[in-house]
Amino acid sequence: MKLSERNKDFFQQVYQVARLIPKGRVTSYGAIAKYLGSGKSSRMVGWAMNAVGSQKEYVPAHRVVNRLGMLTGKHHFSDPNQMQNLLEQEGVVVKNDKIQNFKELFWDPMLELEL
DNA sequence: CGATTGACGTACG
DNA sequence: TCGTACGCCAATC
Repeated sequence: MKLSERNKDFFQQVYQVARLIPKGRVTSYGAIAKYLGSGKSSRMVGWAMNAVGSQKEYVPAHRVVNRLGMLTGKHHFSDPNQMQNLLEQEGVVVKNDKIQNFKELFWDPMLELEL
């Protein structure tokens, strides 16, 4: 089985995957959506991230960016600078709200979690 | 209850 | 190659 409980809500699955992202690595909304089976529902992944505040467990939303590696959702954090700051703490180079070397840092749940 | 929006991505011109 | 349109589905107005 891929995840502990894939019967749960779409949002829960998103959070699950987000927490599985290794330190210093990042992924995209589309990748998560695709992994969950709805490749075109990437918007829902973003929507789920908007609700991370409602979750009990902390979700490293800063490791989730769009497929361009841009920190599009940084503005939704407590502080816009927090997202970049957290990434830099993990060794990710962020420049102009964009992740450098994104291709190498990209963490694909479909590949890493195996399907 | 209908219309609009949204932390995205792909398709098409 | 760049710009625009549409899909996706839930939440908010």
